[in-house]
Formats: sequence, structure tokens, C-alpha cells
Amino acid sequence: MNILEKITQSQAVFSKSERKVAEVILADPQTAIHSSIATLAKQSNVSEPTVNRFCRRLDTKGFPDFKLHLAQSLANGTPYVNRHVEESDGPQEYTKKIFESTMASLEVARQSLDINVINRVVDLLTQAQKISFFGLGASASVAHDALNKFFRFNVPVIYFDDILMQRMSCMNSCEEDVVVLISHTGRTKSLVEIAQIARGNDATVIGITSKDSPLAKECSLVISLDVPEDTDMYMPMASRIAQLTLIDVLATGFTLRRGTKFRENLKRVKDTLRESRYDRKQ
Amino acid sequence: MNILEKITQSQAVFSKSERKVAEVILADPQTAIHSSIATLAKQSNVSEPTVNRFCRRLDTKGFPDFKLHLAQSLANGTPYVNRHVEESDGPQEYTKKIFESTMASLEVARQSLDINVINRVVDLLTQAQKISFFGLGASASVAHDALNKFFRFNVPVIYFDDILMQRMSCMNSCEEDVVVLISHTGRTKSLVEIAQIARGNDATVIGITSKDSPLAKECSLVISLDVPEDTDMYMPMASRIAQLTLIDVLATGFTLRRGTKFRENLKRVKDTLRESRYDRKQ
DNA sequence: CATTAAATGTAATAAAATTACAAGATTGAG
DNA sequence: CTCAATCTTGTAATTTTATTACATTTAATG
Repeated sequence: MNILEKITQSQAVFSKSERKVAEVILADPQTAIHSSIATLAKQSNVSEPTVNRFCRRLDTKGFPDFKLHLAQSLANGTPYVNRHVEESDGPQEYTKKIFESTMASLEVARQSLDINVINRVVDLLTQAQKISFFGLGASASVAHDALNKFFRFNVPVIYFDDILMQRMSCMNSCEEDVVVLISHTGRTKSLVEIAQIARGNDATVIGITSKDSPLAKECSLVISLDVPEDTDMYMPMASRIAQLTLIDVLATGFTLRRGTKFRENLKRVKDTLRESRYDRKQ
Repeated sequence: MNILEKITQSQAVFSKSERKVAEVILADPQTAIHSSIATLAKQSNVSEPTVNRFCRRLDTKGFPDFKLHLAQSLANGTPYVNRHVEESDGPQEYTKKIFESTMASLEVARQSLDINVINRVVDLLTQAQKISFFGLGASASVAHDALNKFFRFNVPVIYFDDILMQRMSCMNSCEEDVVVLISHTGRTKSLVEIAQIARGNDATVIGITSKDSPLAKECSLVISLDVPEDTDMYMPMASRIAQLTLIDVLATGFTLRRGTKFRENLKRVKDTLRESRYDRKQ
């Protein structure tokens, strides 16, 4: 947790002298991290041990440790601000908040990932005869993106955003096929049904969804991404970005597993695109 | 500048013992910031003054100051210096690197954004009679995502990933329409042509692309996103995430501009979705 | 191979932080 | 209102940590 916020919120716990210290630090944290305990004590008109006690009350090991925490908070760009967009925010604020909360979500998502599962999924993908990516609504564009990525690998890959097509495709799936289903909530009925159909045909069903959801229960393997969704705006935002980054990870794992000569193939696809472009030096 | 990067880049300037220190710090910077100069010296098999000299060579005042810089670098989300995925990376490494480089790119993208342009674009979007989102390849899924977002606003919004449909749609555009074209490079021929067609019909053309590109030149207004693309893998990765986050920003700006009563509408759309889902408490 | 400059370490010194303890302030019960 | 108990704060001693000065080693050059 951001220590600057913690200082403001801990006012009640502080003693009179400690509050003086808090005041001086909050007034100019940038200077504070370069001061010694003696300097800070003098500026706050308290004794050095008081500053030390102040640090400990904030659950740091002591003054140097406190400075470290403070330095990190300052580096994080947002000393005080909460990350939720508010009615009164201008473009400057909401842009900043959205970017920052997206980055924060990615960090949370990363930590929630189970590397073993990822490794296993990459394994399955490289061995698949055919890969399908299905999602609906916001997750459809993630599936769409996955199509783009894997299509370049010269692997049979399928994507539909139409329920019926998805269903039909799964009915024709077989044991060597891998079906990747993407859904943030994991509660979309038709996706759960599709999972059942695919598994009925012995296809491997991989879910990119939240754990313990109805969809997760129907999958052979689940990559759970627990992203705190910002529901303020009634729109999935962060979850989708995390899913996309996960697709990047899977695609990267895929190419690494396939080895170097395979990557030349990738380069060729990229070169082909050049014809449809304006040259850089014109 | 990030001190971790500085350490890697300064290898040439270091002496033999200093390089030992660098190695130990880079191996585990998180531990380093909590170590004393004595501990670090012992771990590196050098004397304490050597560690001190190492710090000064990096233009810090001394060891404590160096730790402060290091702490800030770590907080900035870039623990690992080398963000590029390498042949030998295992799942643990490449997952970490991809997430981290994505976050770093978002930070760069945020800083390159021109808030005034964003504000202007939000203005134009709120006043549009019809909004179209077009992109090709990787950017198609970004446009797709934008469709999803703006569709919820109950605004006439169009999306095609087919060149011909895009073209026809632009031919029928009029002055009150806004066409948003998405392309990382801004060199995709057909998108440039579409921009020309749309502008020929007096529609407002907004480009989400890199500045000074052929596409940028044809647009009424350009949001330039300068993201350092990781070309190692021959795939657009970070640029796309930045574009999506930008879409989030625009969508948020859009709802904020429209005010509260409009947001109730959004909630209604979300509630409607519930019927197609499994209930949370079943 | 000798000379010089650079690099590194040792030991002394200085600075900074922490601890132990005592004095002062505050609270509440009688 | 006052005295005891507790909490707060400061002083001074101690410990830890970092820096400096200087000696020694190592490497480089003519």
C-alpha cells in the first residue's frame, strides 16, 4: 500500500508530535527522502526518537526503511490520488487514472497466474491439430485477437463470434482439437454449453475465465485471471487487457516451444504484409 | 532515468570489482535495497568502499542515496532490466517479461498522449451522429472492442473488418459522422484510402496511429500513440494494448461528458445481459 | 623490467539511527 | 481537585552504518 496514503489515513493513530512529523513529510515528501532523521526532527520540532517512532507506527523497520517505502510511493507517480474515475474528473485526470488502474490490474493479474497451468496450456496448444478461440461480447475481441496471433503461426485456427457457428464448430471437434473459451465472469450460458459439447467430443477445452465459475467447471484446464474489475463504468476494461496480455504470453510460449526455424516462418508472414503498405521511406 | 537500466548500460565504465557488485544487485535488487553496505560488500566479495565507489559512479551521493534510487526504480514496475524475451526463457520468465513490458509500454504511451487532442476527440464523439471504428489485422480487434464499448452507449456505431464494407460505409458517410481509423504503423494502404474517401464526404476522420505516418496526414485529428514496439516476435503486442486502453479513455470521457442520466442507460444494458447468464448464487 | 596510474582493501573516523531510560504531560478514579 | 497510572516525549549513550584517508596491490606502458 502506498505509504503516503497510509500517512494521511493514520492521522488518528498518531500522537501530537507524530502528526507534526507527518505534516512536514506530506508537505514535501521529495525533500524528506533525502533528509536525515536529525534534519527531519529539527524541521518538525520534535526529537529524533519521535521521528523513529513515527516510522515504526507505519509498520516500517525504522527510519531508513521508511525512506525506502516513501521513495517507492513517490516513484509510483500517484502520491495521493485514488484510481477511480469520478464525475468531476477532467481529461487529464481520467486519462491518468485509467492508464494507472490498467497497469495496476496487470500487476495483480500477473501475480494471480499459475505458471504451471500456462506451461501446460502451451504444451497442449503446440500439440493441437486445430485451435479454436471463442468468446462473446467484450471477450469476442480478445478471441479475435488470439486468432490474429495464432494465424501467423500457420496453424489451423478458428474464431467465431456467432453462437451458432461456435456450436457447430464444437460439434465437429475431435480429440486432437483444443478449444479456448474466453469469458471474464464464466457465467455466459452459451459458452458453458459449448464447453460441454466440445468435451463430449473429447476435445481439450481450455478456459480463460475466473476460477470456480460454471464455465471453469466444464473445462479440462483453466487459466484463472483474477482481476478486480472496475464496475464503476459498467464496462469490462481491465479484465480484457489482462486477457489480451495472457494471449501474448501463450503466443510467445508457443513460438518459443516451436523453436527457431519456426520463427522464420513468422517473419515471412510479416514480410508479406509489406505489399499492402506504404513504404517507410517514400 | 531508471537506475537498473543504467547499471546494465554502465558495465563498460565499471571496474572489475564494481561489476561484481552490479551483478549481485541485478540478481536480486529487491533484497539489495534492504541490505547494508557491509552485507552487499560481503555478497559481492569486495570491500565496503568499493560498493560506495560503485554508487558514486552511478552519480548518486553515496550508498543510501543509491538505495533510494534503486527503490524508486523497482517501484516503477521494472524489476527486470532485460524485458526482451529470450530463447532460453522458461514460462516463469517470459510471462513476467511480457507483463512487465506491457506495463512499461502503457506508461510510455500515457506520457506521449496529448490531453488536448483527447478532449477534442471526446467532444467530436459525443456530437457525432454515427461513429465508425475501422482497423485491419491486429487493429481490427481493437476496433471490434471499440464497437463493444460504444454500442452500450446506445449510439449508432459501426464496425467492419472487411475492406470493402469499410469502404462502402465511408462512401455513405456525411458531415455529422465520425470515422475512427486504427493502425499502429499508419501505413496500411486501404486505411489511408478510406480516410480520403471519408474526408471527401466531409466526415470527421480521427486516426489512432503513429504521428507523421501517411494515415496521420489524411486525418482531421490524430491521437498519436508512440509505443516502442517489441519486434522480436514479429507480432504487435504492446501497441495494441495501448490502443485498447486509449479506447477505454475515450469511452470514459464519452460517458462523463454525457452526464449521469445517460449512465443509467448503461446500467440497463448491463442488466439485460444477466438473462443470458448463470446466476451468481445458484 | 621499472615506472606510473588505476584499482582495491584496511583501518580510522564520522555520521546516522536506535536504544535505554528519565522527565513531563495527560487521563481518569476517588 | 489531586494522585496514580499510563502514555508521550526528550536526553544521552550505544550501536550500527557509511565514508574518508591512506596503504597496498594490480595492471598497463614505454
